Amino acid sequence: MKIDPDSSADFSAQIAKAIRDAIVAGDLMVDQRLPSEAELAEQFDVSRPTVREALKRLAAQSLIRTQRGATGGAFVNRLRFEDAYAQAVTTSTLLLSMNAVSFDVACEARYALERACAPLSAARRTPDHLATMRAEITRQSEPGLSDEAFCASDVTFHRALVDAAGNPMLSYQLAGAVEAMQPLMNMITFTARSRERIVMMHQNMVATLEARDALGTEAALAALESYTRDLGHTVVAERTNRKDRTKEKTA
Amino acid sequence: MKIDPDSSADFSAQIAKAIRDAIVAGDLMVDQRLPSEAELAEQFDVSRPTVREALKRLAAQSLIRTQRGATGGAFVNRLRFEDAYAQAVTTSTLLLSMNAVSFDVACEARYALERACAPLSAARRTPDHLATMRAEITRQSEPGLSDEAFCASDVTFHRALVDAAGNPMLSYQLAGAVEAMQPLMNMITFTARSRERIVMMHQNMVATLEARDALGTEAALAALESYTRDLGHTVVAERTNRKDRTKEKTA
DNA sequence: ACTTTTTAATTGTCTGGCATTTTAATGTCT
DNA sequence: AGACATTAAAATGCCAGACAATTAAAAAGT
Repeated sequence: MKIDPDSSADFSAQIAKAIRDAIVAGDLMVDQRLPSEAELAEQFDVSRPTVREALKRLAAQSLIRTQRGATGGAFVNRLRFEDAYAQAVTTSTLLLSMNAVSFDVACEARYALERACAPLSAARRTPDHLATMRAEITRQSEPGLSDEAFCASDVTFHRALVDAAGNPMLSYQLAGAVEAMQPLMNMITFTARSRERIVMMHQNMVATLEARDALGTEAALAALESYTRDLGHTVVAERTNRKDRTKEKTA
Repeated sequence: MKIDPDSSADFSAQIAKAIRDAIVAGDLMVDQRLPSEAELAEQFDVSRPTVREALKRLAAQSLIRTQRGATGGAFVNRLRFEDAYAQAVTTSTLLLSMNAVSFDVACEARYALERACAPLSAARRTPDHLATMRAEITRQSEPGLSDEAFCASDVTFHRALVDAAGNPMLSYQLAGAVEAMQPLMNMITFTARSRERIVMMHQNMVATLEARDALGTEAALAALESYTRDLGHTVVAERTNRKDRTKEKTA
């Protein structure tokens, strides 16, 4: 592993890339200890702070972990689904908020993904999954529930639906998308939505899952998507009207 | 923004989290300049190297970029789909290689996701998408093509299928999964697979897309999944046989 | 008015050091 | 011999101060 002193990139970025490539290529195995910071500094012919910056970059991606003490050091981290999941949620959230992704586009992507696991969920759902979903439905029916709590319960419900597919890779890909987009959508629509109607749709989903009726689950998701999009349009239209009225006043 | 000196977490991790939270919450806008490293060091009451480690963590997630010079500094980065996409591919690749995800699980997830965009792709594909896919099919039919090139062309083909859905958020979510899993699957199956048969399936997909036949596209994808899984099982079975024979010899 | 030079601000890097944490070795007492 | 306390060593975490490199703006010169 070498770095190029003439490259325009920072040393720390180059060193991080070299180590990352070694991990991805399998040259560094899980739980294997990297050389100490002092040794890495000597190997790459840079100072210790520079090596540390490189290691922090890798730590930010959960590729390594560090331990202090005599037998401490930096170790290749076994990337867990939860770690990757947390990063995916942050990334998706920022992608949505920074790229002017329209409500329709986000909504479409979210439900397209969720429908993808409906057949698997219908086939493999366990009583546990159904129980989780029913518990969340009960919660969502409580009259005094705050909007935040309703939103959180909504996420848990859909997460259970995704997990029912019994495929961790699919859960990772989908849950990131769902969790990132759900709050955004709830934020937009919670002023106008009818909790009663959403709860009914959720109940319908659980019923179709229990009956292992994949098409029914897909239909229920499609209905929820349709309702959510209508809500979104209503909210957007109202905001536009408000703006227009404000303009008229100032004009 | 404050950090807790008694926390078990590193200062640099705490500072990175504080800034990251500010970005996610929208307190720091895109292209906004952060205070200089020296100012941040004073604000958080730590040294400059510690601040730098925090900034490198954020840079590793493409949340900020840095510029040198008089008007330089750290700026909130507009997270682009491509940046997020590259990270997703790395993460997915490591998740697959580090978590003993079975061939079946990976295969199932990949095709479930890809089928999710079939209806949208059928509805919105443009002549451009069809042309890209046909060009890749032509390439895949070349007799002297290396396995690596065939694999790369396969990725491009499926990427076009995903992009045809015309939803960047969906493309981001799917393309990461497809690109991470395709090479893995090709690696496993390329010894046994029939390029001719795969090309035929690809042609079928293009035809159904051109006809805007969503169900047909889904069926073609299901057929490809089925074939891929059979291949996977064959390869795994052969490997097991080889191992058994080796055991018999040594015994 | 245009070009060149200087200056200031900022990140990138290095040196050297101290503090803290953790394990292993050593010593001491029962 | 075994249990416990002490010490030593290794490693990361953190800091202070400095210099180099880069860049844009300000100043100076033509």
